[in-house]
Amino acid sequence: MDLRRLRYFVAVAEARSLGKAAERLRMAQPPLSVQIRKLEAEIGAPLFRRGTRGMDLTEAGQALLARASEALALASDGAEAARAVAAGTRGRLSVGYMFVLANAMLPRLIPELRRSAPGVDLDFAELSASTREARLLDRSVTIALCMPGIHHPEVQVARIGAQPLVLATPIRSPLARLSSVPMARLHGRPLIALPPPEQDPASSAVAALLRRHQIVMPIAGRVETVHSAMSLVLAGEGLAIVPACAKLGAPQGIAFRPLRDATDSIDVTVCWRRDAHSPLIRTFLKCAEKAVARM
Amino acid sequence: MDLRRLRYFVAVAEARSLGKAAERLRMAQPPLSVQIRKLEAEIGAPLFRRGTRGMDLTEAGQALLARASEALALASDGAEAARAVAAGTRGRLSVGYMFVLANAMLPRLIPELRRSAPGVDLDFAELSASTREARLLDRSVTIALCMPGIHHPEVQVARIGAQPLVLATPIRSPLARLSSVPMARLHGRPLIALPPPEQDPASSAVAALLRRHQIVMPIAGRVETVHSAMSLVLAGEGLAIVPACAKLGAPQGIAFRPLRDATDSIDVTVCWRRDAHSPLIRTFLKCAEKAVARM
DNA sequence: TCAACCCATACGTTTTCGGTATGCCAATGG
DNA sequence: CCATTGGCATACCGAAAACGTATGGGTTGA
Repeated sequence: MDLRRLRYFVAVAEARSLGKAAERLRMAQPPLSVQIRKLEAEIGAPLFRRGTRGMDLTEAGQALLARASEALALASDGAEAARAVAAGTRGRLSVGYMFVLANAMLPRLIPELRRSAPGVDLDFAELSASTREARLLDRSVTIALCMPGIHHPEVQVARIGAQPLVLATPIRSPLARLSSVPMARLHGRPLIALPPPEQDPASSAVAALLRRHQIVMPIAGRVETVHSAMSLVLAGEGLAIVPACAKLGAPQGIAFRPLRDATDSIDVTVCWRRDAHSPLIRTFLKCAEKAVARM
Repeated sequence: MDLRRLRYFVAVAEARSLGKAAERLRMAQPPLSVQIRKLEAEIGAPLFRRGTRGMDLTEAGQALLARASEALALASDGAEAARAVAAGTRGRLSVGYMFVLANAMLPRLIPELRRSAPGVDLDFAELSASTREARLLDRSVTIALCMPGIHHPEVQVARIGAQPLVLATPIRSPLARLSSVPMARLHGRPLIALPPPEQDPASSAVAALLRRHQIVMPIAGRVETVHSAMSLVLAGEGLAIVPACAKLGAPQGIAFRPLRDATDSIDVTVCWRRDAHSPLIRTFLKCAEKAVARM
């Protein structure tokens, strides 16, 4: 059963004539006649009644016609779909992001994506650092938005920007009076920390910063997300050192101040499985870069 | 876009290996490799990721796979359906019958048809003689069950049996006392008649019978169906001359008596358009003959 | 009766397909 | 470290299928 034969068959059925169909198919009439007869031989029954005024479908032909045109449509639709997926204009993209980035990035990123890849099903999920890694590896998310990234041989990391580390302090604290806070002023003050580096690599940037300036801050609490850290800072439990984008969406009553003498920043990255590299990821990267540039 | 290529594609996608798929397709591996590459060239994008351990679908390949296997299924289903229709084991059969035949034939005919052609959609409609002819010609019914038939160049008529003409009389009439009624006894008595011959050829058989025996019966009423005639006979409006099968389903209070010296009968026929002759009609004919034989 | 129309058949040419032989690459194992 | 193995790709050849041209036969309508 050849798709070309079916195409010929449908053309003849619609034209109700070999000659007309041959013209539409840009071929001569005799080979078309032969192909139709071969199809009939394959089916084992006549599909047309040959009259003196053309060809007319038999009941068997009508039964075939319905399926054949559907099959043709499916085949060309399949080709089109494959092309669209390959071009990155169709498909599904499941993104795991971290909460801090949500307010700063998503309002820019999502419209950008819808414009660049209109046929793509988008699926965003806020996930913790360890969950992002696990879901990326088991392929239940295609892309992870991270700070600073996922270390794994199967995972590719692309840096799309960086966020300076800033101090989050209650607005009534004396530190909030300063336009920027010298590192020395942090010594001995309680710190609200994220999970240790092996669980969340973001905290290693903070640890490195403190170590370099020989500042010791006792851990006053560990939280999963920057958002939770904000709550504890607001409650006066301690200070937090967070990426600047945490400003957006932070509760009232918290001040963010740059750290004087410290230009440390933390990378914003897009991570994906190396073996799932697709044009769609390219598209995503471009959109994400644009979104970060305006943060 | 060739169906063979799609078949190969699906096989490779399922086997996740050219070699395995080639074995299942009973062909050598190199030509299969060539066909897959040609398909990829046609689509314009790679459908597989070639690894050291076999072939893995890309996203584009997955998009194609779903449609391709559907298209394959549709094509082979279409061929199967066409074969079934040609063999008369599938299709639709719309039958227009006359009311008198319903009680005698349908209880035999329908089960017989369901047994002989299980995949066929049956559609029965009780239609008057003129409607049967019109619906047959405009193809809204496939078959008409008639007594005695439809005269038309496009219509083919097959006689499947005959019904003797009998007299229908009120059971309290003196005629009902006789085991058979001499024709002469009908002279001058009122007759409940069907529409004239140009509208319903059944009545011409009755007219011929009377003419041959030089019997004159005044028309006491004209009705569309034998069933209606029975009502008028019961009401004492007159007598009717009807096919013997009218006995079944006739109301109580009517006696049916053979006509002595008259062996006239009326043909039971199956009628269909010549250009719609199909194996299904053959099947129908066989079933109808069986059903009539047992009437 | 002739012309026009439409489908079928015949035959030669070209395209495409499948098989065999072989090459390349990576992973594996001694 | 080299050899072997497994898997896909390439090259070439013979076979099959499809297409085009030429032509035949039947029916319709002027």
